[in-house]
Amino acid sequence: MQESGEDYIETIYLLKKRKGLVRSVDVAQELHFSRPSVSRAIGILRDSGLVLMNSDGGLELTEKGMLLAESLYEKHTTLTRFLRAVTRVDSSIAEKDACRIEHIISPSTFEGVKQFLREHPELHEHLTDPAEYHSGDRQRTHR
Amino acid sequence: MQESGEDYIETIYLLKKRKGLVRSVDVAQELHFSRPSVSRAIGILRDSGLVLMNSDGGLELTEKGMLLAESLYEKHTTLTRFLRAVTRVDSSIAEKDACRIEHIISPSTFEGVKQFLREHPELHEHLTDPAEYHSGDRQRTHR
DNA sequence: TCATTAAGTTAGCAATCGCTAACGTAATAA
DNA sequence: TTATTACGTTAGCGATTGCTAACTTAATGA
Repeated sequence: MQESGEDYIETIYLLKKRKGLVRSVDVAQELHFSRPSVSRAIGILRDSGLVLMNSDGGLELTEKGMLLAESLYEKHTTLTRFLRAVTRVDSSIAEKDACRIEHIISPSTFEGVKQFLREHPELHEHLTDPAEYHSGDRQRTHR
Repeated sequence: MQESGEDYIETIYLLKKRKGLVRSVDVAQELHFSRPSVSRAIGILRDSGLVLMNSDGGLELTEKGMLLAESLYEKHTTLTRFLRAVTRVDSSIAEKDACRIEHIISPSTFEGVKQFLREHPELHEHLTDPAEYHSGDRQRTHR
């Protein structure tokens, strides 16, 4: 499983949460990728047993895909909170960094991060809600 | 500049610090890459004005390459200290994670990390020295 | 009905970055 | 002196992952 695959899985999970029906074209818009790029990626994820596409083009995560997505989502939100708590950077920046780190952090380091947040609630309990996913992309006009 | 290029630059800097004369073959051994892979990479770094190779095969960082290497090295050591301080993971794990994160962390988040370490000396002043670079690779027999 | 649009797919290109095979050259050793 | 070894390089493979062009099919609408 490559990082790019994880991004696709996470995006499907996120859009599902946000709007319900998720098609390839929605993923393409969210990630600023072309439809063919998404089409191929979905094919690979389907072959890996992570995603299903039903007759109307709607994408569904399999149980395996859902487990992966939930784990990625937890990493994403936790790391965003952690970075904001520790570094006081803007939500959008913390979000962007978390989005990269979530793919490479080791399990034990991530456990340590969670433990740290539990032990230091004073560092983050007053923070406002994190930025929405990919909000930094909104102004972009092309890619 | 890609992540892989940064790894080469950092490795040259590190080996220079450790042994003095650095040739392509030393870089290959350190990174567990083949000699041709290193040869090509050095060619690219040379074209980018970051590295020079003198007649005996010795590699030198240009001023530009040295500045980049120093910035990467600072990120590497700082992030390793930070991860150890915050998560209490082994040096080798912190090192490995730092080695990935150093390529992707945003400048402002890194500034925040440094600020955090300054403000919380109690979290890390008692830690033992970090693991040596790439020490986790030592047991590996092939790649 | 017929044209347009939307969405997915196929085919094929390009960049990155690892690899092996094989070559040239210089130093080392028998 | 000749064979071996070390090291750099060239040529070319293959996976990943983005892209555009162009096709199919289904829905929309004049």
